[in-house]
Amino acid sequence: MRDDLAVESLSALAQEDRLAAFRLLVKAGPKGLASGEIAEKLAIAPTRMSFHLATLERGGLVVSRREGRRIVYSVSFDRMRGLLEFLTEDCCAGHPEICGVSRRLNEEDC
Amino acid sequence: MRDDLAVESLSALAQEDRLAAFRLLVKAGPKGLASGEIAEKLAIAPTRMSFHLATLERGGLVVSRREGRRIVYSVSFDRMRGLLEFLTEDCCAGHPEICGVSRRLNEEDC
DNA sequence: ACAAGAATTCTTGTATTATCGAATTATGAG
DNA sequence: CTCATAATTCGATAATACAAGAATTCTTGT
Repeated sequence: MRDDLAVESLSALAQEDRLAAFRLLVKAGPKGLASGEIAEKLAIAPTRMSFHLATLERGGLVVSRREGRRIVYSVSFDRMRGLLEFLTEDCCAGHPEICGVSRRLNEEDC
Repeated sequence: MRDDLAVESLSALAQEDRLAAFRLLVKAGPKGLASGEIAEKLAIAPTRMSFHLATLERGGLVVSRREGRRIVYSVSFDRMRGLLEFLTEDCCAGHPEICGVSRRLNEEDC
């Protein structure tokens, strides 16, 4: 992943409401959630949620599709995995013994 | 990790210069690098580098110590691991089969 | 075609963050 | 003590992001 893409993804996640929305979408899985559903669950104005979801989409972390009159968002797991790998490389590079992320992940079998 | 801490860490990394500085610090390992060294390597004004390093430190991703007349920064691997686990939980929660980060990490034995 | 539902876009105001250079603090050398 | 070095802090300004509401687009049902 290129640096500028990573920066855009990171800054997309670096906001409370967007992080919360992203969480909901992760839990929802591939079937996703409509913009209005997310706004209601998080008690955020629909107009605000639109803005946040657009930011997440620019960051590549979610994708949208129209279903009838609703617009459904879902997580781009590929991109999220890419971001995690990017960060993990930076973290482990040269010092895998210090970071030890993989071991933790292995234990939890996440 | 609490949400607000994660947000602060993420927004600390969500900037090109800081991401580059963080990379250098990861490569440098526990012995770290002085503020001036980083500024020189990245061709960034010392005053700006100070600002960026302070931001990274507020985000908990690096720590600083004085060594003679230099101030040396090094990565907080604990915190970085914490951030990665936080993101991995969000990513995998409910859908480990889709994300598959751990498998990748396992293969690479990072 | 018309009305209502679901989202988004646009506009305006505010707040946070980035950038640059000058001034300031802390340290080591003579 | 005084000087030079290494960083940071402080000003001011510019750029970017956040927030709230009105107006607009797109879709479905009648």
